[in-house]
Amino acid sequence: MEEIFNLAEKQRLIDQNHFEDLFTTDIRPLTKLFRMPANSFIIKSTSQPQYLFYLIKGRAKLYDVTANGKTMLIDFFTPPCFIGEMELIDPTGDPFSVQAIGDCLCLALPIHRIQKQLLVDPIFLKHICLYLAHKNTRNIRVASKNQTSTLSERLAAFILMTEHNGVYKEKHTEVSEFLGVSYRHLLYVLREFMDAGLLSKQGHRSYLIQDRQELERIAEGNQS
Amino acid sequence: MEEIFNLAEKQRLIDQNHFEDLFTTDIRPLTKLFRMPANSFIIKSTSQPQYLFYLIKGRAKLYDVTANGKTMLIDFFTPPCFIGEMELIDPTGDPFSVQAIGDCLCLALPIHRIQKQLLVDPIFLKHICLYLAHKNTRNIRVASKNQTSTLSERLAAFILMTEHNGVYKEKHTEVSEFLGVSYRHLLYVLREFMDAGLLSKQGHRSYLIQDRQELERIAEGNQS
DNA sequence: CTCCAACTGTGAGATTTCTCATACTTACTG
DNA sequence: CAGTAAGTATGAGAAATCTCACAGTTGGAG
Repeated sequence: MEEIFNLAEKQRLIDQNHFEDLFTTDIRPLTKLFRMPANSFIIKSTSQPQYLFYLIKGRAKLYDVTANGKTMLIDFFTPPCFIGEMELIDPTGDPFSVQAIGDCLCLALPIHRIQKQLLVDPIFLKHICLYLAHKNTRNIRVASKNQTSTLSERLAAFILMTEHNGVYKEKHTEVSEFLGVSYRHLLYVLREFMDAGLLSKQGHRSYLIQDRQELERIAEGNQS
Repeated sequence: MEEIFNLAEKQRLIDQNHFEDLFTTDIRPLTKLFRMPANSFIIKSTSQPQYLFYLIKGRAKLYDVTANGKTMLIDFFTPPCFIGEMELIDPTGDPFSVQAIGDCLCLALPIHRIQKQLLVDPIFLKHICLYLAHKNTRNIRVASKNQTSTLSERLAAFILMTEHNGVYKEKHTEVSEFLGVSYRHLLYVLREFMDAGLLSKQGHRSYLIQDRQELERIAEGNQS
């Protein structure tokens, strides 16, 4: 994680992402700009973060590490969004881990300097409430879908969600973690889709969608 | 759902639960007191709630109804806690269903009257943020435990969580819904616990814990 | 007191998912 | 360019979980 001291660039990014609109007071003087290299940790579950981040470029992923050491991919972050707001609001809880997927850019506010002020800022708090409520809704929907449906349904939905121009090319290792199934089983179902003519392999690690309509039907839960 | 017009009683409950402390302004004049009979719906997923509720007595459960009609028990509410705060903050989203388990008492504020005011009340917003953050953390932990561990682990943990004086007597139907497994499978694992000498049946629908230490070990993930 | 809906309980067979073992390929590091 | 870690790929057998079918029990509602 490396700070970028280009003031003009920082100001441009603040404006472009309407960062100021999230606060009552002027936070520009305290705002820093960071670049996180791919795969680096923005927040480590082992220590309280020093900053409240606002992701403006790149993707990141949220992990939970369960008591028995198993790691579990919980969610993806897509800009623009806060990172570390839970830790700001409740510094007593254990933080989660957030890892950059590709290179990321973040605006950042030093927690120790602005915590008191932000916790009484109604505009900021309202944004955080909305953000948390949405996140919560998403989590609940995803969790209940995970429990009530089989991998075929979830995978079909996931493929449709992440595909670009009819091409699906996510990393199997990440996907199996995210969908909470073993790598083996993911491959098995992917093979089923290919046998059923829904997908075809294209080159080494990308798949071509052959029957979008059927994929959609499966994702809806109308298992053939 | 039936309003209770006993002013003295209402005031007593407001004081006892420190309801006023959650707001900057005096909300007593607008506060109503409701009694919900067991099994009635406090919030129905089909229509926006009219009130922001604060549960002060009784237990309630949160359901999600998935697109394909499957129903899924997400969480339990224990007093004191807000109900309907997500719908207050984001009236555009689909509401969830909340059903009273036993008879419940709720303080309630009419949303159409206080929404604007509450959304700029820093004290209220801060409480909601904290509440949402905690809820979120809980949901994530539960969801990731659900995915990474087998029913034995989750059931062992659930038994220890809900037991009183060494006796476990939750309804199997509710539990299987909550843990997201079929009724059949729950019974199957329960039988395994009995065969392994961890539980014994006591009367018609209650179980006696025989080996708490082993249950704890299993709950931690140290599957024998 | 009777009846009915909801809950408890069990068997059998099918489906989903996991673990482990084993190769091959790719991408990066020195 | 060799070496290595990570990702891809597949088989086989086991474990977890589901569906369906069927019966007995219980706790109210009338």
